[in-house]
Amino acid sequence: MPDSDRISPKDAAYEALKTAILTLEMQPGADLDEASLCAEFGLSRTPLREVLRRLAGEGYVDLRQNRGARVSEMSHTTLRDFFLAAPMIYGAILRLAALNARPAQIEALKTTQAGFRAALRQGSARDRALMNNRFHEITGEMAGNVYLLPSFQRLLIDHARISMTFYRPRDEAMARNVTEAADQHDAIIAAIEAGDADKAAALATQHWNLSRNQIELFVMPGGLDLPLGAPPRIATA
Amino acid sequence: MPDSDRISPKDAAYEALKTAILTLEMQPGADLDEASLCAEFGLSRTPLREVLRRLAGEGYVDLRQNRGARVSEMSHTTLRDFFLAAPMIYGAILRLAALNARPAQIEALKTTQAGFRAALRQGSARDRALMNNRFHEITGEMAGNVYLLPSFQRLLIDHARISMTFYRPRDEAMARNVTEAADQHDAIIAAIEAGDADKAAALATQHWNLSRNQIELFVMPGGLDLPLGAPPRIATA
DNA sequence: GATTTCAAAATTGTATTCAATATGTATTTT
DNA sequence: AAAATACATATTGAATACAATTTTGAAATC
Repeated sequence: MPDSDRISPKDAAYEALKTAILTLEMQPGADLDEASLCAEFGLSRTPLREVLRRLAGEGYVDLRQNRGARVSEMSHTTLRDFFLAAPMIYGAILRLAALNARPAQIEALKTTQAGFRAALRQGSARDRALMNNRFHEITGEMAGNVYLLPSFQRLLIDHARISMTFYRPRDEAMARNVTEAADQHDAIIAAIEAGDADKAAALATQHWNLSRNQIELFVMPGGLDLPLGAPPRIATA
Repeated sequence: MPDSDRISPKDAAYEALKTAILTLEMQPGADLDEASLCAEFGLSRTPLREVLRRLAGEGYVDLRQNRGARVSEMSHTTLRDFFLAAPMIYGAILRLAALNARPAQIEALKTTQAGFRAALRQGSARDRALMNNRFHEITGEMAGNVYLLPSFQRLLIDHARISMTFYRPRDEAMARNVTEAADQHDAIIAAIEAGDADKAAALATQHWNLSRNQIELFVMPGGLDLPLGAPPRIATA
């Protein structure tokens, strides 16, 4: 095995932080302490700080002057921005993917989709979110437009984080939606393989509408059917 | 004047590199030597490397393992990608700008447009490109969608660099185009001030079509009206 | 004469040290 | 007792020192 294949501790830290953020193991707004991260990944502060700078550039963390780095926030306003931008960007990405996808990339997409299906059957929410993330990442690679990728990858970060909440189906409706998402992935693969750009773009819209529905199910649940409890006794100081 | 207003040598280096790249003073593909940049800006390698990492994240430079940083390349394939993505992204940005622009931002846009007009009358190509860049940056701030901004700012980098190449009027047709671009800016301001999202989006398309025409004039010039010269004598080894 | 090999120099990557800034606590003052 | 201030501690930012990698140039070989 050549040296270049062995991953450096720096890259290891980069990847570990990335997946930890994507899977909500590190929650939005969480403080990142340089010293403890150095100990965890076995490198000194200089390269670790460069990793944090890189993650900041890609939208995973926020840097603050003279203060610690933080996992990038997700507010309710970002959720609105998200669903405004996602269908357009992802529509464009899938359109270009259908036009430019290379055979090897299509194979990679199929493999990832198989992994996604497996994660739906027997994996954790974490596995599903990561597989789904990888699926979309590959479509971005297929499109291969350097100007669209930065926004697309930003969307994928929060898509994965939002997914973590709804790939844990709470009721039957949510479970159905997740299965439908997998079916849409298959349709997307077919459209890309056929080079059908219009079909691919249309599927993008459908896919994000489904995501929005899923979130509405999560934000506005059926309601708990339980009686009100007794009010608490006010403690007297 | 408070300390926070005084810019640090680090920020100074960041800004200087940024404008040098935007104005083609540093050409695409140019090597960036850490040592000489440190000497130039008066800081040590550690903070300078962080600046380079940041610039890399924003698309100004490319980093290569164990090799020097380079000003990000601009190939002919990027030009195609550019005009594919630009109308869509900029259409979305202007649409959102019309919906969300704040009065102070509109004032800033008008001031910048006045500066752009002044640069057209008596400024250098560099001044025009920087003013035009600032104009578009402000529209991005107005839109305020964190998911669209990364791609938009990527587009602005190469828009400025393309402008530096192509907005040096060689003939009357090119000069007319530049004037028309300024007029479009005024129309964009009016649409934003009126909150007319559809109008703003339509103007975005027009604006980028004009840019494409300008480049076509440059790439496919009228042709030189000169006779062919004599063939060279083949040198005998 | 062209190509390969080896070593020296230059350049990048990492660790450590030092300085500056922010935070938390305790003490003082009102 | 509450608030403010000063001090101690912890954490970030920058500079220097050290290690590893790449580039180069010269010598040797084909």
